[in-house]
Amino acid sequence: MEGLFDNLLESKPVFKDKEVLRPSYTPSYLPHRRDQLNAIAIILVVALRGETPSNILVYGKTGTGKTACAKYVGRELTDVGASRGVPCNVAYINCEVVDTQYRVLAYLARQFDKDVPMTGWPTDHVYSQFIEALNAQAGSVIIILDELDKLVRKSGDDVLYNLSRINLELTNTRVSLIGISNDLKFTEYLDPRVRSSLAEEEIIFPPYDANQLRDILEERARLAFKEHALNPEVIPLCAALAAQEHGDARRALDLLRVSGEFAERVNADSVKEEHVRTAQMRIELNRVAEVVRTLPTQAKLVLYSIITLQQNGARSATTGEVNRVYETLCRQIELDVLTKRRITDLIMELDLLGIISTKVVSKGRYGRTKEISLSVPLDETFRVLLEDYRLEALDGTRFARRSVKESLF
DNA sequence: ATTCCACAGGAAGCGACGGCCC
DNA sequence: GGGCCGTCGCTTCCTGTGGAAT
Repeated sequence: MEGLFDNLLESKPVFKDKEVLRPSYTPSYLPHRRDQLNAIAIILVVALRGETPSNILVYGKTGTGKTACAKYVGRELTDVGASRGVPCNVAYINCEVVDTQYRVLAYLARQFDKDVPMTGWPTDHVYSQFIEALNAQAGSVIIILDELDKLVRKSGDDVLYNLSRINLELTNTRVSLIGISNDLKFTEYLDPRVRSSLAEEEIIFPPYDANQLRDILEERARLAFKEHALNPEVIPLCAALAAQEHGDARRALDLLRVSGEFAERVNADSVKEEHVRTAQMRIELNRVAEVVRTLPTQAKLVLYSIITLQQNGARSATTGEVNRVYETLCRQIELDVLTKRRITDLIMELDLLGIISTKVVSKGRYGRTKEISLSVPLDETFRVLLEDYRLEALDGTRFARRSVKESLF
């Protein structure tokens, strides 16, 4: 019987091991990062001699290898420590997800086998549980705080203050911190004492240029693809496209992987330029669609309002205009009307997600406002918005183009 | 030089919720 | 079940401000 999967299985795969191209994979060789790796290693090596390593702050844009390097050095340290009888524990926290003092402490305590609930305990209780867990350990503990700027922006620097003084309460163990941040300026928001303690050492990760990206891709492609599965122009193209996006290696690897998936899907025996082009387009579109789809209803309606104004021909809208359209639409579908202040925040969130871009401008006598413009494809986004049943009703009442103002006010 | 618009965006706090402890 | 605690989405109240108009 001709099975559903038979055809698909018969196609000649271009991949040898696709996992190598995923962001979760930590490579065993990191091209163009020898200086940074050495710098971190030199600081951490004292842990093996029973001393406390300095705290480190690592800066660099997304996809410059910060996380990979930190994890890599951490793993090496743990291994070498184990073989020399000096235990070194490394805890990794992504502060984008774990973004409050309570959650950080709870997460850490859990790493050391304490049972801590999601919420419910007073924070200082979680703190003392963590101390207790640490005192049961020996040797060094390295805590990697990834996306640290997100945590600080949201919850302030209390966590860092407590963590940076934690050694005072420990008897057997020594704790060192590695903070990782995209944002060079985030230490400005820190208490000076916290800043000086946290940034005893600073390491900068510059973005990769196209040539360096090519080396990285070639390195991984060797593991990921079968021989001759890549046309010669593919890697340079991926590298060049990603270099335009401020040298983001993650994007480059993603692009290469999706290109391969496309080639496989159309049963090509090798990856070609056209597959890369398709992949590039598809990645961006998928990203946007996914983000928009998972927006809360109110945020969707704000975005809908911005799009409505843009459909009307406005190059950019102001906060006030968006607000007025939003309120009208809101009443139309009987949604609770949120305050202007809240809308300001929702607009900011859309900006942060890269769906719109905003700029504060002063119109002198006529006030100060934000110019808001859509930075994603209008029609695609609009379609995704209409998938929401609560917004669906608005489609019928599509305002006559060119006359939104009159039909609304 | 001063005024003043139309907002930006900080601070505080509220109420609901989920979840702890006793 | 009652008293707390942390978190989230939101409101209320507020101070701050760039620059055209006066």
